[in-house]
Amino acid sequence: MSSFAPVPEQMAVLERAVVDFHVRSDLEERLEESRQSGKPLRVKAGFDPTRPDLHLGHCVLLQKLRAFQDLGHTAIFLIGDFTAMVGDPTGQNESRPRLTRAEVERSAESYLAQAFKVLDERGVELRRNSEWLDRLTLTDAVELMAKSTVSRMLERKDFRQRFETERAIHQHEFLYPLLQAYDSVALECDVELGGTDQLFNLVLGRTLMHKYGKRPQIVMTTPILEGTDARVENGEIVGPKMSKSADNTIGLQEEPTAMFRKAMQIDDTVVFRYFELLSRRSAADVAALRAEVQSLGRNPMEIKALFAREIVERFHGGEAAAHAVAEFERVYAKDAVPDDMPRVELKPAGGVAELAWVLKQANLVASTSDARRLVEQGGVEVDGARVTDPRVRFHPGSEHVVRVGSKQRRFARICILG
RNA sequence: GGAGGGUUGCCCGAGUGGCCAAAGGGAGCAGACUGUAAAUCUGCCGGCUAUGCCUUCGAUGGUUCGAAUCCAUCACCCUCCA
Repeated sequence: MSSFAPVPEQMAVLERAVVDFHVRSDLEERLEESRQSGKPLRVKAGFDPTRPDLHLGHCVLLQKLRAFQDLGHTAIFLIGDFTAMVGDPTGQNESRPRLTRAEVERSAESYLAQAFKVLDERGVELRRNSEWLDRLTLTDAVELMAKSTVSRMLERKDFRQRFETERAIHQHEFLYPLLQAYDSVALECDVELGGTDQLFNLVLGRTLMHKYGKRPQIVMTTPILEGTDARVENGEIVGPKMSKSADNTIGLQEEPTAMFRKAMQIDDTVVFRYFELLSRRSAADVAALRAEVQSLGRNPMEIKALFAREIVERFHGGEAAAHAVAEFERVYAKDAVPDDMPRVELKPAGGVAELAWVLKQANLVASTSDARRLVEQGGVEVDGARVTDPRVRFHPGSEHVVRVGSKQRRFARICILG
């Protein structure tokens, strides 16, 4: 039963937006074996539920997992509910705060719904590493730790740097890579996917599997997506990776209009990186688009719009995407008022409603002081006209459309009750 | 266990008795410009229905007319020695 595509075909799909295989020939060999035996490969990707939202950065990896699914293999979506409590030290220059089980649980729930926007829910093997890690005894842990060395750990750049600059490395942090590697032992994975920054942890999985008498997994690393604030300097993309803490994400469950807007605000050049890692267009297609901008002088804005639309469509459907495009046109290009804005009813004490106070009440600004500043700097419009006095008053019974800022452009319809 | 160094606003970092809501930089925000992006210039960047008031410099208590600055205790972090 050869329901699997020929290996070269499978490889062609799997190679896209992948940095490296360890080891490529092993993967080909194993794909061939699975083709012969009709047994799908077990492909694992782990996610620590440390924050409640997944974003496009996670999507790069999820897509790859999905690609395996589409080729007929088994995707293992591993929720690192135990390891999240340990805290992945990867790329950190200081110890991470460890999370409580309750915090982890909360995030884990919302992860699933989001991940299934990319994965095919039917074929997914959903696992949590607390299943086996909770049961490890101290004896097991000692045995596990005996299988690696401190010098090996210090090969890792982040650990080495911390060691050399005399910053703290807590003992449990050494445990993290071991536990992640142990997941692979427990799950008997054929392949593990991870971002390039995970290389050490992933490869340690190979080592550990070998020591536990299992067949070492193949490791595949995917590129790390830069955040929406990334820029290009001297032809290089610079900027932190997409992460919630850097506040430079496009979340998978964000509103269509917000998603579209954020995509449009990506740097002109950086958007090609997004295309390469996230678009369903072929590599040739993307290259052609790039050429159009570079040599034919096509407005990069149009290219960005293509990307923005594709993404919104994927997560919200065609209709929502069309609406998001139209709204963006109206609100940004034509400077109109959006058709869906929150309506806020206020009843001021003593009937006096000053603008700054109103903005605060309507949640359009962080504080009244913030409101005053924005107004004084000309960042606020009432009914289409700029107002620069934060103390102007609204009369009871009146209704106004208020706009704050230009980049984010927050709107609200304000009703002053009498 | 012994010795030393540290904890300042979103981050980095100056400040050793009043002129400190606290220099400087970064990030961020607003305006001009524009294409939505970038670059540039300008301004802002604790809170408060606000010409005033309130809360901030790890925590608590004290000295003083007056404390981020001095003293005491506590907490946390780092280093060296063992």
